[in-house]
Amino acid sequence: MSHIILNSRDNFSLGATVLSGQCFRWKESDGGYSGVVDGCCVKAFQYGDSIEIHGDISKGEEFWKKYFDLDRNYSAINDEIITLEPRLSQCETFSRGVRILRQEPFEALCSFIISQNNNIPRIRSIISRLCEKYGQKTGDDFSFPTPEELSAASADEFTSLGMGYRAPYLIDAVRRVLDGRFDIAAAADTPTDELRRMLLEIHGVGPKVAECVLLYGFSRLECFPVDTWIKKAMNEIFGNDSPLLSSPYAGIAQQYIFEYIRANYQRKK
DNA sequence: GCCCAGGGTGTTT
DNA sequence: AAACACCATGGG
Repeated sequence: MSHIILNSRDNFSLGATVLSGQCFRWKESDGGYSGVVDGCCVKAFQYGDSIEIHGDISKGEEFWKKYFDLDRNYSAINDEIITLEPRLSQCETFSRGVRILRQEPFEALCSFIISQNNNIPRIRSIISRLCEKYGQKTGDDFSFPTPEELSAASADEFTSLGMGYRAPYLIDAVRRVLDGRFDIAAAADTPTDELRRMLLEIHGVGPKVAECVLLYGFSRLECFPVDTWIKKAMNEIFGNDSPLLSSPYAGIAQQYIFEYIRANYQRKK
């Protein structure tokens, strides 16, 4: 069989999900979307509720269902979000179909260290160069490098990829993963509060980056990263003391808010 | 040419 | 604890 077909539900939108600001390695590609996940280069298409995945599908159906979070009852979660915070009604409607991906933790950690005080097109291009230089060729793209593949890199090499002052931050993260001070394998079973403390020990990882790694790399859906866009939304839409913020699905709402405000915000004169 | 970006660190009040 | 300067780079 040359491809996998997955069934989705609750208005899943493949395009809205992979092009949202939570990941940096997917791009539009003649009617579908191409990307590299866990070293597998694939091209995905959506036809109604069916998702077709072509390319390196060696990881099997379950892996991709989990990656796209296709089994979760998003309709019920959306209802809960609106009940907790009715002012997000428009926002939820606008962003409906977006899912929180289960990304590879190491890739999420590196990506969001690079993301700080940076814009999304630049983040994408820096990560693309990082993969091309240190990753493995897969299909017509490159895998995200492993910690081992980054182990010999110098800060100067990272700087030459355009990372600027973040280069030594990435060096520290790679070192901590390699020497076990940040144990990714053990992290899956580590409680969120403790995992957050461990992340914050990494140089260049502050509150926002830590929340992103928890949410996108470790599927801790209650985590709520606050970046410049979310701050704008909190000022204009729902304040900073909403009951939503302590919801177990605050992170999902956060993604809706992020997509909505970024698409609709008008800079004031 | 300027403002800003999925912010964090180090220093000064 | 809160305010602030500074950080490297280039997209829009």
